[in-house]
Amino acid sequence: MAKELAKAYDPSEVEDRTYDFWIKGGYFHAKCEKDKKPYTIVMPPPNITGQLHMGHALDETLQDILIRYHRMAGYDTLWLPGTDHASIATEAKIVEDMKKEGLTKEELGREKFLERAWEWKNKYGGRICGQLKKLGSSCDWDRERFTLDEGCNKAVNEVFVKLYDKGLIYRGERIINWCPHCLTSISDAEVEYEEQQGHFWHLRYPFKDGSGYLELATTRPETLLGDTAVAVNPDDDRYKDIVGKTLILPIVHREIPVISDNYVEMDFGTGVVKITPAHDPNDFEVGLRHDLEVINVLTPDAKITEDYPKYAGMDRYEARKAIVADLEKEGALVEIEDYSHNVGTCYRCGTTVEPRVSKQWFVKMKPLAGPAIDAVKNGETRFIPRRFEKVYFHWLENIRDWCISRQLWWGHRIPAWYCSDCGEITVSALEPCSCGKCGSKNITQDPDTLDTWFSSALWPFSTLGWPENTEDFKHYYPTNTLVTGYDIIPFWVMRMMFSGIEQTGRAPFDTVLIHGLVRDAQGRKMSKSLGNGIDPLEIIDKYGADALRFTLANGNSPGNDMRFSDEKVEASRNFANKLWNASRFVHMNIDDYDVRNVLPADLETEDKWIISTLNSYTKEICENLEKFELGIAVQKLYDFIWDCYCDWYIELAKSRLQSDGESAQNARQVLVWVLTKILLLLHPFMPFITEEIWQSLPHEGETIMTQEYPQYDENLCFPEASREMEMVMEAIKSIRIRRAEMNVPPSRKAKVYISAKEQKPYENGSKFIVKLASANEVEVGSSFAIDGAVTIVTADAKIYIPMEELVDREEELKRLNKELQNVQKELAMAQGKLNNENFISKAPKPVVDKVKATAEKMTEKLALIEAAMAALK
RNA sequence: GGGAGCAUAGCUCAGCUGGGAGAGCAUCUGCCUUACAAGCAGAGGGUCACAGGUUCGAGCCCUGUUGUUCCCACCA
Repeated sequence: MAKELAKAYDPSEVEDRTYDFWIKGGYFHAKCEKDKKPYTIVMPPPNITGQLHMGHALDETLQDILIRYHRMAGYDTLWLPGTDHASIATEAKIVEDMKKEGLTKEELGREKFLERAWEWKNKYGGRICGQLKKLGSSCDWDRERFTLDEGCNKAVNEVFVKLYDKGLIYRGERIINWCPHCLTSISDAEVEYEEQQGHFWHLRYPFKDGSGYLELATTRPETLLGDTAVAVNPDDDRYKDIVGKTLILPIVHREIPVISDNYVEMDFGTGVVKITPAHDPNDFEVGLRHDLEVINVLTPDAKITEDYPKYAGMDRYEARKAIVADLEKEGALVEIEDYSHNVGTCYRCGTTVEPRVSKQWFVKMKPLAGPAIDAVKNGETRFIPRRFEKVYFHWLENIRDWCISRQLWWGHRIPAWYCSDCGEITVSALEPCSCGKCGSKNITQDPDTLDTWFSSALWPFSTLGWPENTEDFKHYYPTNTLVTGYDIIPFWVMRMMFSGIEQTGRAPFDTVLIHGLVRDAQGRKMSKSLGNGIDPLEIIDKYGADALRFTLANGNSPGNDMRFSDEKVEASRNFANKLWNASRFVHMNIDDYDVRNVLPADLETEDKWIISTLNSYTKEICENLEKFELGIAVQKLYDFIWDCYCDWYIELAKSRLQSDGESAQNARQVLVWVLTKILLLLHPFMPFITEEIWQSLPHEGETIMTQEYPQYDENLCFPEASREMEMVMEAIKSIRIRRAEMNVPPSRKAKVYISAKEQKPYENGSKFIVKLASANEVEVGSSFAIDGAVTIVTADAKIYIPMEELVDREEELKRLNKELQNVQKELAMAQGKLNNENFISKAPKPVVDKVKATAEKMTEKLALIEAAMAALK
């Protein structure tokens, strides 16, 4: 790497080169070192159909920060990457592609279709990984996995068979959510409800005996074709006498009974509900209880079946119109009311889902949910922030059986074979050659595949080689941290939990770090339909990956959404540039000398101050990293680098650097040493720039990635020197403030008199006051009598600057008076507390001491100000 | 209907287990002080949504109210 640093930081020049360097070095590869404590994250696998979006960028950045930190902190660190086959999304994509060529799935056939799908996967599936690399993700690409690869398939079959044998997987005819566009069943979690404007059609069904009508209302008149009963509440006195009577279903003219069921709410509408077991989940349940016929009136693509010739082939909405018109003709329509209600839609394509009765495979959830709840209740796994545990519990406590079969081809095929001779189902991890019961060879495999989430649920252990007891599995499982957004707790987190516990006996991770959504600058969700998505790759091109990562990490607190804006990235880019230029400054001063990257034996006050300050910041940064408060950690780092190192220490060091001798050499060493610590601390957040600079400085080792993360060190505490340095810094700041108030340009130098009880710190610091507070001379003494000077009072000193021509006595008095009032106020407050016996007795000692100290300081300051005012008069 | 989050400077947000409010951006002032104008030195600006309560002390804890966002449920 170049030792000479370019004038301004150019990430595009650095990033790809650095990533290649890391890859070639094999630094991301986990070596399964038994003597080290493992730290493992399995990456939430992005869909192969996906493009990197801001949500990924945030997720990956947080993981990479944790991974890089732990790697430097001495763990055997594994970050396992991979991709998800995303059955519905991918299949839809392939079908769409084929459509352009005028082909359908059925025409092509299963085998050819899968060939195509794999081709597509091989061509585009790696795209997202390339994009992850752009971010600097330090994952172990040697261990990259795919949810549909051979190993995962083996795990899937193993789990399916085990659950089936335990009776936890069963096949049954149930009402499930059906997407008429994707032509497959979907699980409850995959249904999204949205409020839609609709209508309420009030209808009347005549009694068979001609004794009048029963009025009811529906939002879906077309399902009337499948009505097999009308229900009322058993406690409803209005309808007590009609239960058991027979109605004539309008249009269809089928006879249907009036039944009573608790499901019906008496005070909603007329208290009468039409029951369509085939097309409504609640009605289905009612149908089971009353043994009603299930009449399916819709085809898979939601058209009316051939059984109703008049409407056959119409889609559900056309049919609705036609049926309403016919109802009106028959006099069965009473009125149409506007009505807004929630409608379930497919989370992939947005089509309104159709409840549909069909034979599907299910996972029995109750026995699996219990242990998964317990694992979080007993602390084996914790969520950060804790409040998401409630979401998790809520889902598991109210869970219904999971429909896992999908009428798709792209996915793990269900390992079940049906015997056409005896009808037995053979479930087996390996393909059987004959029926398990009768031995017949006439067996055919179930055509369906499994829900994508079935394989994702096994991800934390299938990727480590399970069901084999591999070295990786033994060493890295259970994993440590799962980083993911709160939106997929029900889809994924929950399912990994119960799968991990059921299959391995242990929860798959100890911590679930939940992050929020990245929204646009106006706070809207980024979405394709709004077109407000921001492409992370464009941001990287423009500002660099480090700037993007910094932006995503900075100020982001667990579980909270964040807004993304260019201004924020700009600020991050500026920060990177600041660090770059500080490094250039250091180079300017060390390149012509032989500078070792160690602390010198003799430290000056300012050295001790920066080292001590760095040390306490290091402590806080590490503590926050351990607590997963990455945003706070990076904020502290920012403050230290910009304010402490750049704005103060570099400035303080300048005068020494201009001299020649031991003191200058010591300053160089401290500059390099502190900068190196900064780079190490910052590396997890901004990996590229830190590596680039680190390489250019005196160092040992191949890469910053594997250096030891800085830790708090008791030997680096210099409280006394820090206190003295801060006294001088306060003097400098207050002189600057006064001068700025009076609009004195820096070029106008002035002598500064400092009177103080403790003079030594100011004597030692006078060179800094000269340099940083526009003084040409500093005199320190116990007291001065100077006429017509600007007077400044700090906590420890009184400062005079004779600039008579600029001093307006009136103004000075006014200003001092204002300050006097402030001090009096503060003093009064402190004394108020000290006079409060309750405070003295109940507040902790350090707090009381602090208030006492403040009171003393303020008393002294008050005297100083009064003296200054007297001198002016 | 149930649950959760948020409400802090003009804007975007920090503020971890309660000790008297911070950052970035924006605004204003003065600086090319040879690392950096993507910069430096300063300034202004907040009864921390509202009302109660607990406490010696509350932005932080409790109760309620209002506004806002989200999740779940689904009364046809």
